[in-house]
Amino acid sequence: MSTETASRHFIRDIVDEHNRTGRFGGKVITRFPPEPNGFLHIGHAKSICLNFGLAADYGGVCHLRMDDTNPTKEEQKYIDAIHTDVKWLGFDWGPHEYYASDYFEQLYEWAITLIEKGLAYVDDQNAEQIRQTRGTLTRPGTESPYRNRSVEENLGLFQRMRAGEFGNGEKVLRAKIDMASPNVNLRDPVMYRILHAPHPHTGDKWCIYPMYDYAHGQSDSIEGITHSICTLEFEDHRPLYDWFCDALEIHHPQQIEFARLNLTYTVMSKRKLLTLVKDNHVADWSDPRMPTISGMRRRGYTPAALRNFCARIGMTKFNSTTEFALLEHCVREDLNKVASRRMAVLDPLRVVITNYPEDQTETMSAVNNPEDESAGRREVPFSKVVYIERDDFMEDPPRKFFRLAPGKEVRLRYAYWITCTDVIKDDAGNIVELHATYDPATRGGESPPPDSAGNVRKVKGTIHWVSAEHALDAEVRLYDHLFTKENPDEVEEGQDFTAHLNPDSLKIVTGAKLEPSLADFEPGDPIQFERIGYFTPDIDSTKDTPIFNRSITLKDTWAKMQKKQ
RNA sequence: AGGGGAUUGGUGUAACGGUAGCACGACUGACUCUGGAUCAGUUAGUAAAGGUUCGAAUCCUUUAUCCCCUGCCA
Repeated sequence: MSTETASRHFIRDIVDEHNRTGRFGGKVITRFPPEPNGFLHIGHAKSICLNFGLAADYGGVCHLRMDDTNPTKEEQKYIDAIHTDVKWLGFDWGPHEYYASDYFEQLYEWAITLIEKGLAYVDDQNAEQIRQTRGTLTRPGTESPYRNRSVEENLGLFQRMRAGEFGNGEKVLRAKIDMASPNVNLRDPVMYRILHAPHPHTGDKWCIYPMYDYAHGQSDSIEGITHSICTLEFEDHRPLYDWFCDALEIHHPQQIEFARLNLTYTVMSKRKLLTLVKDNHVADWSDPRMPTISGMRRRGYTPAALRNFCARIGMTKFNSTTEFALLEHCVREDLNKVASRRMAVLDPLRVVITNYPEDQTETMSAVNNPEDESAGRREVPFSKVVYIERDDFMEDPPRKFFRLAPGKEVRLRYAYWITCTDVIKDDAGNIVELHATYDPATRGGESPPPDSAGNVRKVKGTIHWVSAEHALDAEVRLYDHLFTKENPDEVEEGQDFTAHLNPDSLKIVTGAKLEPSLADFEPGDPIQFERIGYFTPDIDSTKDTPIFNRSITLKDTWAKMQKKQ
């Protein structure tokens, strides 16, 4: 568990400083504030681990808050998915589930306060006019002709906005700050817009909705948040965040910004992920190739692996890109500890053991997890005909090939040592079957007793197998990176990020042969197919056709050696 | 001179004026009934230039490069 303990980082330094000076009375209250407009991804996991982790470490609490201020993009199904994913990741918000929309009434009243203070006004300009008068990055904006309406007029208009007297876009409420500010966010930002749209949580109660800048900080304030942690792009918004809290004279949390996670071979924005879903480049948000939490869950990644990954990537303000290999390392590290070992043959080649009695079946005792003795052992049926992996045989093997070849001896894991005697081919010259003999003295895979001179026969290779008579047929889905380029956004003129989608990101294998006990697992259960990789049953599995997703391959130094040549 | 932020091995990070460390990756080797795991080792870095200091990744100045900001998105 110590690996999951985050190391020191700048946010902890800030919190420590606050605690030292007593700014928040030693309290730490954080929040994870997703907008329910898409599924959570691994980048959100970084934020979730940070916010919940910080609260836990400092004896505080972390709230889950739906940042639901834009009903045109938000849906209940996303809210449900957020619940599932945060829980699955291992975090508990207890009673602290909130919705920005719960605060709409308070936000409205505070807007009136600002109008009364002369700090907000109703603007009749349309979106285009507001854009035109905002100025540019290098030139100041110009003030709206409606900027100096009386408090009474503003109050009346704002009340009528709420009452639904105006159409979408006819009027907005703006904060009166500074049209000449070098920070564009301070040039009279829009606080409320009119949106005649039903809201997943408030139904048709409202037709005016607060903008992020006006809703977020105020929601933080209402909840007594001490540290409002967000990503770098909000750095420019902090002065506005502070302005609202100061103007309203309400509890004032500290906004802190950190760099969002980037991963090689991956896109992370919800907009792009939505595109992948909508354009059917993937099956849905929880497609195992997606960097979503639900996709990774379906793929067989574990919560512990994701949490550990989040602890390892660090926390800085530097815009970096983490190698996918680090995530894979964390996944293998956890899966190695917890996965049940089983035997499965993906590309079967029949082997007939010619000197093994017809009709005989034995059961062989196999270790369930060499990393965890408490996982115990199981019995695996063995008989005259077995399947081995086609890759584990070569008719004309190179020097360092330790597997089966004509005249060569190899160990069938937990069973017997066999020697290949014949290669059977079809008319086209394809290998269809192997004949072999076994050595009864090697039962269980053990070395045979020493000969009269005291020499012990050795065997270098051990391969996996499945008894043909007892095998389960299955479909196996093999996944690879969704993109072929480390940075999918690096594209030629006129292309977009879909230009480098990997056509081989999903390979479906049918007719895989499984050890019978593989029928006993549920989606999410971590399994290692020995010598191949980590797998978990897919939710599409049926009694007749079990389906397994490959979570990740085992490291394969043999494949690496081959590749180099 | 628009504003804001950033820059340490291939990658991600630590070092808070005092020995540049850790992890991932890559590469060796040992061990192994998984060519897995494990173990041992190798590799490679403070963006640049000035300055302050006994001493600078850290402080100052200048430069370079990168990211964000002109939604009635968040």
